[in-house]
Amino acid sequence: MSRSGSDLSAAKRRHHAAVCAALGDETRLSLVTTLSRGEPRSIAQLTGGSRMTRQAITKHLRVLESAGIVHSVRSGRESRFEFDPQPLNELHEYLGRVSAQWDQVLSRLKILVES
Amino acid sequence: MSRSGSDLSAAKRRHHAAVCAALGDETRLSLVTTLSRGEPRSIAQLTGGSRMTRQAITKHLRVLESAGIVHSVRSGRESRFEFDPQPLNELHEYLGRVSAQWDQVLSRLKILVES
DNA sequence: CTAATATGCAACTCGGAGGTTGCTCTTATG
DNA sequence: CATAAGAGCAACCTCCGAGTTGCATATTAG
Repeated sequence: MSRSGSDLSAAKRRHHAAVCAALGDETRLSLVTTLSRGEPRSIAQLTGGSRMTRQAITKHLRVLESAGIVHSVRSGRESRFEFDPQPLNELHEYLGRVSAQWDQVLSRLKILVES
Repeated sequence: MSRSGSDLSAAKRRHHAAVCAALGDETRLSLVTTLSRGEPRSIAQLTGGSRMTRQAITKHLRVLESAGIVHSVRSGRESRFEFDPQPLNELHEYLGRVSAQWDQVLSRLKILVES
């Protein structure tokens, strides 16, 4: 066992940071919410309603795909992007753990003050 | 594709994207987990155990502070940083909503398939 | 077949994020 | 007081992210 527990945490932290970084852009977050709300959509469809170029949207979609938040399926001459809930669920769970930890800190502090 | 009420959503989305962007860095996420686990710490304390310069850590802390994830209190010659749970709770709730939305999509799809 | 649609690929610009170094200021500490 | 510790400020550098333009490719429509 050359790996200690902190290495594992560091790996997870790196992963969560990557997912957060992918969500840390308004355009991408907008794409995610759109895709999480319905059926898979093509790049052209996702570009419509945005003032940006199709290439810009494509780049953002590739970033989301690299983070595992989304995946693309080529269908004829268009590639459909579909939402993938796994990474967001993991991040959701992680944030829940952080909140729980902080609540513990607060309760310990409260006990200290009351004693 | 301008939906009604999209301005409100857009503002919230911008906020969530900002919080995510602040968390989208391994160093900052590490700082957040450290601060969410215990008492306020000074910059020098937070720099210890990192291979980075104090100024680098300072910059990261300021980014977290701008996102409202953390706040600093000057105490003597050192400034203590303390965790602030609000933004992470909001993000947690937001991710929960996205997941719920996606589950609805899946259930609708299931009904379609079964009929 | 031909044209229009949908996408991919590559090069380019531009600004800002991440990080460092050097100096100054303030505050404990001896 | 003298000195060390903690922090702020500013300049600087490097590199990557975001966005664009231009062209090439594949697929559907007429």
